[in-house]
Amino acid sequence: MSKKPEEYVVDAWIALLRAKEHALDHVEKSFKENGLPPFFWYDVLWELDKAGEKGLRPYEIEQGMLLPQYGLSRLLARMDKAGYVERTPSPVDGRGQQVTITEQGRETRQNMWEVYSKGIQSTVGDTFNEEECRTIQNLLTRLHRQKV
Amino acid sequence: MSKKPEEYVVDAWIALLRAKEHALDHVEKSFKENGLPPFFWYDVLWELDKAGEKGLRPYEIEQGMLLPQYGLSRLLARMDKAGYVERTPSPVDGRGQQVTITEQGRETRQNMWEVYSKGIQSTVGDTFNEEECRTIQNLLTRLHRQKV
DNA sequence: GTGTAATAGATGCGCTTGCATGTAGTGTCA
DNA sequence: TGACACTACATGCAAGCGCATCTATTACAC
Repeated sequence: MSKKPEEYVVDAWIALLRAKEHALDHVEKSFKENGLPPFFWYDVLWELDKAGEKGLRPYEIEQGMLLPQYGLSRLLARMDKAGYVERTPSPVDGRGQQVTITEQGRETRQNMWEVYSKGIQSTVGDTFNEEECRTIQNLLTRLHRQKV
Repeated sequence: MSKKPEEYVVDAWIALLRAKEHALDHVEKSFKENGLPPFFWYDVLWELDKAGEKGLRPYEIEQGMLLPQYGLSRLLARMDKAGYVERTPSPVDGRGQQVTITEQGRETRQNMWEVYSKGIQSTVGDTFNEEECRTIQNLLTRLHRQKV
């Protein structure tokens, strides 16, 4: 493994990079235009929304999220300040805290989804048919299923 | 257009995001481990290397690059400081400058490519066969060919 | 228990970024 | 040639980030 890549490999790589940049830029811009918080906030709010009243510990949110520990720590501080989440000391672990979403946080996530889903539809949805979507998903999922 | 996305659309979107993050993180990490500059530098060095002795104007580099004007301006300043590029006043436009790659810049680009190509191979190349690569390229290229 | 290692999370520092704006040179139209 | 818009690039400021490190607590070994 790890010989020099063939040209078609590089082409696929470039297509992947550009596609994601392009699509994500579009969504980020939409968020901004609508006065909504940046992209990463959505994922956190969504995790917390799913978790419900009991909330989550920061280290639980961190799993599967592509943020380093200190990044999440500061993100939560900002979200707290914005009134979207609440942080209370964990009852079971003196080092930790429970993070729960607030009503305002839930509303904001909903607002973000309105914009986000439009972005997904106008990029991916309006470009590919169902079969193509499934092909993309099947293929690309292989990339992050493995340890590289 | 722009109705709510179907589930398979969202799945494809998520796969796209994660795949790119995952693969790019891997490459960025490799650069760092090898004491090389970050990812974006590669693209700029590559453009300049291709351009040869006559170099490029910053606004020419900016085209097709996913950096804002001020981002490129400061990136070039850093690359200049690092000794990878030279900036001289443009002979034909008093407002502008010509940017050329230095020998050291060329070497660094080469070193980056050694690492970069291994990353591409070990993510995309070792995961997909030729047909799959072409499928990915054909599909994803549609995403940024269009105005969204 | 006591000492040591590991874990949860926060934070100081320096660098990078985004946003808005600044500066200087060019083009254009009368 | 002079006024005015436009383009090329730089930059001050505030916010964000990576890196290393810190504090507080828990877990584990003996």
